[in-house]
Amino acid sequence: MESEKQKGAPLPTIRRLPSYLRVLRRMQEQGREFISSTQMAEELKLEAIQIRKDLAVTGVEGKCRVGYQVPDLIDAIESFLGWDNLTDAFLVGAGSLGTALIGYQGFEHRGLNIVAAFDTDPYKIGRVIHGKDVFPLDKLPDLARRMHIHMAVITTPAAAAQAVADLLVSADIRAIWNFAPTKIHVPESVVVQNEDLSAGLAVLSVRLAEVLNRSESLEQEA
Amino acid sequence: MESEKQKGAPLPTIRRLPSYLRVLRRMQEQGREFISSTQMAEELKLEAIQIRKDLAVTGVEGKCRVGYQVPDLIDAIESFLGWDNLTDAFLVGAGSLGTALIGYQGFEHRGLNIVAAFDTDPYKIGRVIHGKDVFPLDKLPDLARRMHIHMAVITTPAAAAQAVADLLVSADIRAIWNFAPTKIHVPESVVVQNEDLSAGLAVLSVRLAEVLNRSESLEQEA
DNA sequence: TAGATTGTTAATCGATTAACAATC
DNA sequence: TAGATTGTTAATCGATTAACAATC
Repeated sequence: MESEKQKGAPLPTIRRLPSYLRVLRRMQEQGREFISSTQMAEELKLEAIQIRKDLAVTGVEGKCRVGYQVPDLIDAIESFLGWDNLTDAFLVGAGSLGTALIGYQGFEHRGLNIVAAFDTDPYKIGRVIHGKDVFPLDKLPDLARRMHIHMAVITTPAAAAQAVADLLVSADIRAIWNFAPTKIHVPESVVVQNEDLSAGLAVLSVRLAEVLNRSESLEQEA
Repeated sequence: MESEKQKGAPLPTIRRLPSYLRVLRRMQEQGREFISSTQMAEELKLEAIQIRKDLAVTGVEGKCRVGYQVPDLIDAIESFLGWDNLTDAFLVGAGSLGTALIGYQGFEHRGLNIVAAFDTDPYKIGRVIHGKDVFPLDKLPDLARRMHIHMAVITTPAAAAQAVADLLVSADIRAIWNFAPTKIHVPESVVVQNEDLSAGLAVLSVRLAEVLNRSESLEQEA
């Protein structure tokens, strides 16, 4: 079954699929009909064999000598990710990051539709951000049920995140995309994706120190 | 030597260190002197043994029966990540995401100091965002050299990112934190950290489909 | 002492990479 | 056909986890 296949897909594979989708969409705009794993590998600085392995989870088969049919592959990846249908979502925390995410056009092509924002700040409540209303947080459970929303984005400060998560769980939200810099605890039936920006910054910091050290020692040698 | 140790640290370990730091700082605020790997594991829903392995890269040693000394560990992680000194950085692309990052207070505790922003949009140039000037992009190379900046954040649209990266490389920038949803190509001597938000969204989408399927089949059984 | 904890060494697990047959 | 490409099967690599001795 398809659902089993999806469940079995390695996490790193799932994380790479959106980058394949970006390349494919660019190819489609250019009117390209086929693309090989070799060409995608070049573009993304990955190994061709890794791309073929990844694409295998979608079920599409490439053609020898020509590669994969671009529109087929786009459809297959979108369907695998569930991005062929928009999922409505609420956003909690209408600060600067929340505002940025509400305004991000790209989510339309990534299956996400932020329909409203919530905050506790009286100054923000009632405002309209990028066309979306900001409601008081305590209206969320009622609205979530009436609008059949089961996805939410948290862009609050860390201190507020757990209480917000609890409220979301009580409102039958099933998936939380958490940008607050803290780990939130939820029941097993709810999925959380923690987006920890400082993890990436940590990697960058360590690698910058490495290249700076390297060029310093080169200077000393010279 | 320390630099060798850092080079050898596994990437997943480096990515987890900031979350340890957050827990430790909260402990310090509460006046806690020691914390064990077991306690941190509970907090972060990780395995204690993994935390001990991770912390080993910083060189700190825990004490049997009590765990790690909180202030020591904070210092060690900060120093390992190079977060004990602020690195000045430029930000390119003063859109909504750029604005959010400029305003994010947390970078002060993560070794990053965004000192100025750059854009090509005449409407944005000359404005001040969260206290930081927005300069025309073509002034960047000159300013980077005069201010000895070697880190930059890209928050432009995908279409502009590669040209911006080329400009940054020509301005002797050595580390790039790229939020534009595209892979940028730079020489080996420059490090790039791509922050691909859609990767996280992909994982969330697939896992949401799984839990929804699961609850559906439970309903059918009932 | 007993028991909680650390840190090392070894085993397991999972992802990436390599080798290669099959295909057009 | 020759050659480029896919996709399978096996090997390698690296990270996580388990087992356990050492410590206080």
